Amino acid sequence: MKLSTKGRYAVTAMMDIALHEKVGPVTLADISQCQGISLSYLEQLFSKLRHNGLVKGVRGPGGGYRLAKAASEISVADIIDSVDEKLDFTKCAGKGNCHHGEKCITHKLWFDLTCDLHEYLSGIKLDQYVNRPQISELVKKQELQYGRFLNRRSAA
Amino acid sequence: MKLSTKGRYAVTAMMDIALHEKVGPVTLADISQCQGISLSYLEQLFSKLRHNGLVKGVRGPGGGYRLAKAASEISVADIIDSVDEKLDFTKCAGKGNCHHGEKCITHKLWFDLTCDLHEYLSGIKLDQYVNRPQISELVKKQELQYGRFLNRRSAA
DNA sequence: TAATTCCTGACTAAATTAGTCGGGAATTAT
DNA sequence: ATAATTCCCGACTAATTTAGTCAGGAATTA
Repeated sequence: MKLSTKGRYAVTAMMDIALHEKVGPVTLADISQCQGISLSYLEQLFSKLRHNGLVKGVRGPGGGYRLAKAASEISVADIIDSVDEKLDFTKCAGKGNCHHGEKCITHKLWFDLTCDLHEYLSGIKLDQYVNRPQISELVKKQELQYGRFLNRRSAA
Repeated sequence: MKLSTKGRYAVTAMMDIALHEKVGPVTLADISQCQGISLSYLEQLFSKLRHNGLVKGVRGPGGGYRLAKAASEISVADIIDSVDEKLDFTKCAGKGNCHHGEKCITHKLWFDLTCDLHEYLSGIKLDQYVNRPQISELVKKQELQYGRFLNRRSAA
């Protein structure tokens, strides 16, 4: 597994969308500007998130991305899996043929680690962090700072 | 954080040394051949492991590397920290200034994750995996396979 | 019809990982 | 002493991955 800024970007963007679920779809342009992530790079990541059934794209003016399921059903593991390919520490993809057809001396260690971490990250859902009291203040500041959603059609 | 083959190499090599602690120092040449890791690359990794106080080098014929402390006191976190630089998911190295001086909306998530994972990996010590009954058979096979330690001076 | 936004693929640049090379220094065995 | 062995060190290269760019097309709304 790898957990680089790629995974962080993806989780951050997903969180951003989850935080504005009630307002409507969030555009990648907004996320790009607000979070300081290249738009085209975001598009690549969202292509994967979309194909993995985590977000839905809405085209046209007023469009953007929204979550494809409830924030309580999207885990950090889902997101990282989607963009970082896989969350596996073993050399053999769990098959146990890592050392000339047999298990290498560290197979069990990586296998256990993979299971435990996956279970752990699967347990962290977006809504746990979205529904924190401390976060709404941060979000408001950011919106003012970037003038987000000023020309939204009706909602909010 | 990153967990690539680099960290896996390091942990595998450390495990190899731990498994042969009673026999004596293990040479990097042996590890290289047996585990299929480039010798020079191993030297780079062991330079870091040595500077982090995890192994001690013994020069000259019959030399090699041995653990600098008991296998029960060396955790997977120690090893990965040593070669992979750091095990930190936050963008801001924990400082909380990730979004224009303030905490970004995902700060807490990464911070919590870093703490939990570090705690988890710190809890896994080398000896837990060294002292497994299943492993001794694997080790014997590998030694036969590669003719390891055939011309050791006295020990064993 | 024009603006907006997602959507796609191919390309480039930067960073990291993995591996190579050449040489040295300490130790042991002869 | 000398030679063999092994750690030790730094600079270099190659491969892979990450991050970002670019150009265009498709769906939707105003």
